[in-house]
Amino acid sequence: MAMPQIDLAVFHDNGYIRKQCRVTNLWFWTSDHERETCGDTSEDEYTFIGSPLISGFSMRGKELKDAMREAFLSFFEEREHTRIDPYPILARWRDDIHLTIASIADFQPHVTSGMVEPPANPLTISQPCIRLTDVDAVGRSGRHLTTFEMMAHHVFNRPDEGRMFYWMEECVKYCHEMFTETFGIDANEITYVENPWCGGGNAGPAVEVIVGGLELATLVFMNLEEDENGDVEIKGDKYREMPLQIIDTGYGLERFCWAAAGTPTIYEAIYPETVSWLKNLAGFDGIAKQWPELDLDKILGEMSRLNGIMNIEVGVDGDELRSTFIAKLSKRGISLTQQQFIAITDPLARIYAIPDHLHALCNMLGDGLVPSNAKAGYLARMLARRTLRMRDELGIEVSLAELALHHVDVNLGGKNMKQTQDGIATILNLEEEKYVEMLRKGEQVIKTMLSNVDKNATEIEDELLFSLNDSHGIAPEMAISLAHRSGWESMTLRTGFTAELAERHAKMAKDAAKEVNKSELVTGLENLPSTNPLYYDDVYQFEFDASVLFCGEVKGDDLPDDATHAIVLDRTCFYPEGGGQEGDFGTLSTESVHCRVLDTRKIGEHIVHLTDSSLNNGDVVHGCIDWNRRKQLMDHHTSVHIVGGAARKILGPHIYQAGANKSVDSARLDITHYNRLTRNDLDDIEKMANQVIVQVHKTEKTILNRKDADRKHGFDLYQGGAPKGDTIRVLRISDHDVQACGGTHHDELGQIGSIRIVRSTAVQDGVERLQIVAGQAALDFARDQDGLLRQTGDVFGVNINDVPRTAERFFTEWKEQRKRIEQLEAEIVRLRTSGGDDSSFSKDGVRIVIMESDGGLKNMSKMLKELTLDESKPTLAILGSKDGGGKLMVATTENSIASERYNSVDILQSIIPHISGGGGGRPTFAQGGGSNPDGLQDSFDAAKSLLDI
RNA sequence: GGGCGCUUAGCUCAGUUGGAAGAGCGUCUGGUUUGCAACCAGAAGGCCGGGGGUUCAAAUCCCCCAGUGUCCA
Repeated sequence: MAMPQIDLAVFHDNGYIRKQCRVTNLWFWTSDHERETCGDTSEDEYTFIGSPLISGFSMRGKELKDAMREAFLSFFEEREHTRIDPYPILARWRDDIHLTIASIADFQPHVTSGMVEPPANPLTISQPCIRLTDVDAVGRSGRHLTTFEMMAHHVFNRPDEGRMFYWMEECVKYCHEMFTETFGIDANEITYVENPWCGGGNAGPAVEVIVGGLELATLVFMNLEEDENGDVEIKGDKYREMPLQIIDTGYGLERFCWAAAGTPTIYEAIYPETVSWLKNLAGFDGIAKQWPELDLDKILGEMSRLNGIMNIEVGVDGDELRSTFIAKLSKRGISLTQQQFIAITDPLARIYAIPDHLHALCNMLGDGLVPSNAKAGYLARMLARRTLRMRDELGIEVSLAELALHHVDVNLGGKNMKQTQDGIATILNLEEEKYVEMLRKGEQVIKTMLSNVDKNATEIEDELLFSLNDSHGIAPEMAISLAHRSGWESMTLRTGFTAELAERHAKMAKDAAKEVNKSELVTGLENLPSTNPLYYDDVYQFEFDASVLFCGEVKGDDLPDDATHAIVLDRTCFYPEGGGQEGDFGTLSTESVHCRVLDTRKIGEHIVHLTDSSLNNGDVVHGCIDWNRRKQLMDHHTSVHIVGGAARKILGPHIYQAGANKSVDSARLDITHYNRLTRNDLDDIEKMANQVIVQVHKTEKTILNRKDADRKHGFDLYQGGAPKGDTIRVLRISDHDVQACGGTHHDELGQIGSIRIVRSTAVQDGVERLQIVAGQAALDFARDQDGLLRQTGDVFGVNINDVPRTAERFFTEWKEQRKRIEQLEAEIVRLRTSGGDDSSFSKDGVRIVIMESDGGLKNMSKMLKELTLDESKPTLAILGSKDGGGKLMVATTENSIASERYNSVDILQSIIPHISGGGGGRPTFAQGGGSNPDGLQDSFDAAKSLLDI
């Protein structure tokens, strides 16, 4: 069965009829009985350019967005929807995406799966979103954005529980009413296109709402989930109905603004100040003045209308697109050369893209993101670098930080941001420094790479371009312009190269996507009741009685050495590995059996004890955990929270936990920060952490339902990662730190004793790893350090206070003496080579020296240099040593009769067999070694007879 | 998380097929010059990131580790 057709009373009541689109074959509803296309095709031009379709909104920019958003939200508020504040742009509550890409993303996965109640039902929201997939088209297409607000009304129906708020009929009715009444859109301009939606394992019927050739909204009726045995088939996959039926709508706020403004591009509707500011800075008016005969306004107007039907997407060939564009313009009576077209559109595309990129960037940084070379931080860096590149190409001399602060002021004024403006400026100044450094290095790399290439060459080898882009961050166009600057002026970029680069990346990503399935540790737990965890009720309880519900053999490579069985009890004190805290060890005993628990894990709702022997189902066991271990793990875990809070207070609001681990020996906490930490920073954090231990007596542990937790504490709660269930355990350490955490924590901070931050390392750019020891581990650490220092003092024979000074003295003396030895060796060389013994012969004006020497090749080569460097004394020198299996070196004075007469390599190779070796070199310098030092004299004799002396 | 690159003098970097560790800037000394990021001559300054391996021989080839950069997800 395919998706049934959508036939609603609201259509008929408003005089709509159902037709099939001549171009796309999709079915659509329209009140214009003459209409043959659905509105969103390559034949439907934008009708609103220069003649707005939405009336009553004469303002522009932020003011327009604010008014439009308010009109939308209050429309639904008046119709019994609850207005919800937007979620952060960084999707901290999810572990599958970095950025919020749609309003429904706020409620995935747990609300949409039915596990968690929505914050309100039905609700309305305007959610800022970032999508980077079309980043290349931004500015060029006139309509693409990386950042936008998705206005929405969402409904979560549960028909099987009798909770049905509304469905398709009412949804479309609201939409139509709002479009025609609130926004005054002519019903003839609105088409409703039936186009089923699917994604992420869900699907449902959907309607696209097209106005004036622009898709203003999508209404999705998500009521299906993927199921092999399902009876509905969409795009090749099978689906079945699901208990939760969701209305997921999306109205593009910026598109509403555009339709209301009727400007040539969407950017002029939402970022008018920035666009005109940048035009000024870039001297854009000067460009158009080159060709007084061109009517720029008319050209831009036609271009925008054309944009609506041109397929400007990622991966479309730029040259081809340009030619088509120029041809189409020419049909409309606008003749433009390729050169003119480029001269106008290239700078414009950049002027349009910059405010868009800044908007996304400021939103990301405002949420506390730190740029990095990996993960979410990389997305910010990429946007920053694109902006910088476009700025440079426009020849604008304003720093990135200034651009961003201007943007915050004009377009984000009043938005409540986590990061301060100073923080944003600091981060972006650092980014700009890194960008400049990258360019400087890139120029160096290009010079080295091209050093063997002719200055008149016209193309850089593909492999070099790939490597420049992937390893050095120099995009192909940038490589060409850097090559021009370095003297290769004829270089051009091969057509289609950029597309090939993208393809290559796509292929690499595909190859890397092969996933390895982790095999299950143990099977057969599905039908057991979930384990009752005792460690939350009393974290200090270390023994308990319970009954065995399951015992099975374990397999896998991720196991403790002696582990043979997995045991599940009805209840336990054993904490399973989770939240970075390692699992408990201990014992499970019956009267007859005594097993060691070697690790504890959590599988679904079951706590699994990994043991070295088996128990029987129904056995009553006495469990006892290794309390020293658990106490130490708790010391570390609670300390990590304290240190994280201290770091945030000292370093700034962008500090976020990027990972953590708590073992017995030490704990580590990864935090996001834009600079390397100094020992001073660490000392400050350590000091504050220890103050907290003294000043805060009790921790506060509460259990909240998810929607209350979100509302009360915000999303910073989820430092430890996205939680899974509806109930959230919250650990609060006074006003110092609040986090959702499933670990075991002290009730009293005094239990920890003390905290030391051992060191910090960089785990990636923008993420610092703090290594922490607390409690007994802190004492052990101090003792170990003392030990090392004492040992060192003993070696030097000095008091430990004198160790640094003594070490320094020894080191400088060692260096001085090493140098002295070298000088003395040189002196010996001079003495030995000055002749006077029986090693020197003279033959036809050439001095021949055959001599045994001490030391290795290094010493010998010095002697050779001394012997053969003087051109007034032509010399053939043969040196040998018994060092390491025997060495031989032969050299002649260059540019002399000695080098004309003798070939060092030939001589070496004819005499070296006596020491069973081989070697080679240049005609004036050869060296080799062997494995028979005793043959050295034979080599010398062979040389003498060869040379006839 | 995956791919690729880099690490050589205080700094910025060359170093070709494995065969005698280099340049520019800076520092120091001397000269010249009474104005500049001036000029000339000379000198000092190197565990070639660390550890293994291959080889007669490794800055150079292979493996591991560390640091750093970059692209993709």
